[in-house]
Amino acid sequence: MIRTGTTVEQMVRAIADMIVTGEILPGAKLDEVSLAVRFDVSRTPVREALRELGAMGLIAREPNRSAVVTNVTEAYLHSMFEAMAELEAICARLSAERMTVDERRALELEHRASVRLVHAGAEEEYSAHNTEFHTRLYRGAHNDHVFEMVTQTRARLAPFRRAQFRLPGRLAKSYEEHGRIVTAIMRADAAAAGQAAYSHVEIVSDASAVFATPGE
Amino acid sequence: MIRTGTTVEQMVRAIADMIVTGEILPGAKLDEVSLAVRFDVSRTPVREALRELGAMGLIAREPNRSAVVTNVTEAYLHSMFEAMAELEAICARLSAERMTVDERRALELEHRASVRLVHAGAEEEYSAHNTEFHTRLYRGAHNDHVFEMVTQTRARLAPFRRAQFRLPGRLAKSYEEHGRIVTAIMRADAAAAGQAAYSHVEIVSDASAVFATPGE
DNA sequence: GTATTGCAAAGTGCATGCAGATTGATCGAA
DNA sequence: TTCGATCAATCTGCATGCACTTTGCAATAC
Repeated sequence: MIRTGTTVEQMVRAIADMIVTGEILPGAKLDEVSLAVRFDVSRTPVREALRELGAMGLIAREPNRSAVVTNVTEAYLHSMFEAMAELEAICARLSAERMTVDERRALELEHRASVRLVHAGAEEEYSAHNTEFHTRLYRGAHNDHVFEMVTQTRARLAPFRRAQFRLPGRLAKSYEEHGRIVTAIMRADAAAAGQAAYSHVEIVSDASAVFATPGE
Repeated sequence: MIRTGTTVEQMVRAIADMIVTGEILPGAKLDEVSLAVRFDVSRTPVREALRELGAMGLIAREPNRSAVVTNVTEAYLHSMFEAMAELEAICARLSAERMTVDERRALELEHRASVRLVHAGAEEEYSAHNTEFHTRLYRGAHNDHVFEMVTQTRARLAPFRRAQFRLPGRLAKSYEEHGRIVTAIMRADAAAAGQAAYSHVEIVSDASAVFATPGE
């Protein structure tokens, strides 16, 4: 747990982490007193943290009701995956145009190094690499607002694609798709990079569809 | 002032409105006690409202400091306009593909009717029409998450393009650009609609550049 | 047996109060 | 005159308490 910032900020990070990592499942109730006890604070900072998490879209709040970890409808989940694909495509396009030489090199190295994880079938480690890889794309776009949007969207999607690399053959496929994106970026081919990134997310979307909850 | 929801929600709307409409200017301090007095509530709901506004990006908060109406740097403002152009392009593309017959007809009618405002030079009214026009595009994309992102981004940009229609000839130009978007959508030409929407926002961005504040 | 009403337990919404941080002014020294 | 320190006023961060709302259960009526 990061020790910077105010109590509320720490709680926001902690709770967001628990949601994103699946420690708390979608649909779970978050009542204020329990959280207050758990974090050893009063209800006031808890309420502020919940308000912020609500604004982030990670939990849903209604008047006089406990906060509930967002359990998006299938339709909304689909819209998020589609938006994610569009955002990734934007990042890939802009990255192809704007990445510095160092950024390009680092992206390629990161990608090349990951082949080892694919062969080893190291799901956990590959997942970490995958996060890092995509973050490089987001940063490479050199657009702070796009970065914020794509980061937030990814956080909200996280609970729904946890097990994606457990699916057989997904690791190798992911690696191959990353390769296509990297190649396009190295050639500064924005259109190709965008398309590769778009279809990459589309495929992840299909792989995750299993975990969606039925519409309300 | 809308009378639904909790005290906090009403305050969030009220304060957000004041910021977006320019009643409170970027850089202005929002201290909790003044707001509490102004809305005749205690500081607790004020703090929650401020936290939410902070999450929305409309105000900046630092520990033990008063909240400040966001005064984005020129660089960040630029990134928001670029992101806005991308988002509008997405909406236009998807609208061209997905709008129902009724939605297309309504969009065209709305657009056609606005020519009257252009000739009359009715800046205020055209501004309202413009908002409505773009909202139709956002809805027409039939993607709730994209809708949320584009709506939030627009709200954050609002303070910086207030006077856009005051610039000479801007009304007619805007109408013409809208026309290009409408035509493309009526023909279900996604690529053309996207491009038209993208350049439309780009031009608004140029028109607004004057109002940006110098970087920090 | 089922439906409805009443009640109690639990939880949220907000007010108030206190402790700590920040800021600005004033006073003293160089 | 200017720089620095100290202190008071002000404001934020959080704890606590009270009122209202919701909810589950139980008792009673049908």
